[in-house]
Amino acid sequence: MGITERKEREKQEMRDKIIDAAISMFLEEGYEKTSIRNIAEKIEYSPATIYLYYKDKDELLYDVQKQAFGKLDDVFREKITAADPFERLEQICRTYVWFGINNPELYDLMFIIKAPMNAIDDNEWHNGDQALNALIGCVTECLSKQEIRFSDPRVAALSIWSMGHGLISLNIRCRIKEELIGNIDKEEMINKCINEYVQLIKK
Amino acid sequence: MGITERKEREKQEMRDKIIDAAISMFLEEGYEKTSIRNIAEKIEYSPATIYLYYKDKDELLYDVQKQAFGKLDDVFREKITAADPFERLEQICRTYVWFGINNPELYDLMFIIKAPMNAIDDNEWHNGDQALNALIGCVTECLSKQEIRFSDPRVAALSIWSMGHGLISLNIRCRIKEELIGNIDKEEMINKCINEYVQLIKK
DNA sequence: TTGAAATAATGAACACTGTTCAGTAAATTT
DNA sequence: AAATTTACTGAACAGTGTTCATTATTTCAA
Repeated sequence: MGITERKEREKQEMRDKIIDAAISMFLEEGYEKTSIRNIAEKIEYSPATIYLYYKDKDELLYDVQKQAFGKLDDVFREKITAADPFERLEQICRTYVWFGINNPELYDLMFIIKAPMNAIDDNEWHNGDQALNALIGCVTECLSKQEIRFSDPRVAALSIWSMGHGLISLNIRCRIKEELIGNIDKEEMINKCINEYVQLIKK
Repeated sequence: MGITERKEREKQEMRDKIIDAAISMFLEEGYEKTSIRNIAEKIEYSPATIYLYYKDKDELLYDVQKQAFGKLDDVFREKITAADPFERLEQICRTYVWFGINNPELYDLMFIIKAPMNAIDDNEWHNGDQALNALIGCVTECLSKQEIRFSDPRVAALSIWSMGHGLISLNIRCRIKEELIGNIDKEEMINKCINEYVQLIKK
């Protein structure tokens, strides 16, 4: 039954076509402009066609989010290289924040906007697993070597992540007033915060 | 000229009517359901009328945001009472996170969603000033008494704020997986993070 | 008091959005 | 070649923010 396989393949190709269009739209125009109608127009199909491949917009965005997390994983694989766990933890923090600041639209979809978290129930969201496990594994190692001032790996992981996420998302959403950062630029200020934080958690 | 004053008063009353409707809508239904049309229906006016009092939706939401910050200020005035600066800093952290967790829709408007930050240019956003100054004042005092492990008050303020914001916003946006927090509930986990953080920054 | 000017409010429209569904066109199977 | 399954779409529904010509009301001057 070669036809069934071809059909299957074509179905996947169409899904790829859709999320490729969606992702490039996301990167170029951001979330607001990425509408079903715009995606449909880009791939030269009717809007209704997209609903033959995705149940709704959230399900589609979930796949785009998966791609976004894939990009984060790529960056992590490239930059998180240190053998020493604390050194690696520092690399994780800096790389994570770097990624967020330099990919605001992707970060938005991954961690800030509501969509596509309505599409999935809590225990089936696996998009962030790889990066999260990297962090948890790292802090666990740090703890066993007594290199960080935390008692529990989960508390440590959530705390560190929250710190990074806070810096990124306040910046992306323009909630950091000029007064607060003084004359230096925002990225420099964020780096200072990371520097201080790394010193704080170091044992 | 009593008429001019009455007109002025009536104009303000109408604006109040609009944001009152908007704020109750925000609290009951959240950002998504708070549309110009719904607000108009609630106050029994035409949608177009709202545009006689507000330039656009963002300008309206800016006023709602102002009210939300007012509520935060109220809570701060009630809960931030300690004379000792470090004790007060701890109160600020706990109160801030408590407010965010218990007023997710308001917090959303204040710090997470894009709107209404497009309505205002960077240097004219004064909605968060009071709370921010409370934080900056407090860390400055902590620093002068050498009670926290920071060197710069601005870095300290942004760091502490980011930590709190990270915890709240990751929670509100359902990005914290069950695995990460184990068997305890999320609020307890968040409290543990604050506890550890307070210890971290304590000198 | 009456007519003119200024103010206030609205209905209807525009250009969007996500989504559904009946109907058509194409491919596959019988 | 006919019947059936699959793929696709146009048009519609209900919603969004926003604008504007038109209408109703109020204020002011003669």
